[in-house]
Amino acid sequence: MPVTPLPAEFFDRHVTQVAVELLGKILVRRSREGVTAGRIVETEAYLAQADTAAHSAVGINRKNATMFGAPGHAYVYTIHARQCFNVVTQPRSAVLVRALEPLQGLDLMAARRGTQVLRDLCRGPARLAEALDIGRECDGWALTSGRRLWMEPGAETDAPQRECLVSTRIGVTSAHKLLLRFHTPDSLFVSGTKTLNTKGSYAFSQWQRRTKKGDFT
DNA sequence: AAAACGATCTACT
DNA sequence: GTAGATCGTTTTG
Repeated sequence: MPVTPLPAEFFDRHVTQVAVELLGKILVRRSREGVTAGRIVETEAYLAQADTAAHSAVGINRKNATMFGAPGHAYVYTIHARQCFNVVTQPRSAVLVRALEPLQGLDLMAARRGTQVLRDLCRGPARLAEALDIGRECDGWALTSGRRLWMEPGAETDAPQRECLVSTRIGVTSAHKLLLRFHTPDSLFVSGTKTLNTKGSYAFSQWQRRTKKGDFT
């Protein structure tokens, strides 16, 4: 099968649009050890404007410089001694990939994670980064070359896709009221509590109607 | 030099 | 549900 990564144009759109459309796409990592891949089931958007939780909000520095660059590049940061993977969309904005449904290279993921529990392999941003061996050295990589790290369209399905759900972001301490977390309904591989993912979430169409123009609360 | 701070995770009630 | 671990980076004295 030829590798057909999502092109740069896919990422060169508003960050919330990309965050939603990434649900169902496949994140693939090819390393010396082998190929690992999973279906994206949870994302968060970090805005270029009016979002104090975005790393770009403090201005450019050595760690966050990738966020100020071209769309379609990996932005990897360290927190609590762990790594988290984002993709840059329009400048100063990025999508944090928070959870995957593991699809390929399960044994390799399990070895890297130190657990056999399928649900624990990629549920949470630092967990999926560890499972796919995405480290700080991946920061700034272009995701469009299809060499070591890229995104692919999801498998075609006959079943009509249910719309995604929207909630507040997890773990952020500022701008915590913004509704910028998106997840696939009923997936076992989404992080967060059951309450947040059901009662605490809105239907996408409802959110879209509320979100007239730049108001993401 | 010490303390505080996270876009987190795990283990344990 | 929540306390504690974790560690690189930034802030404070």
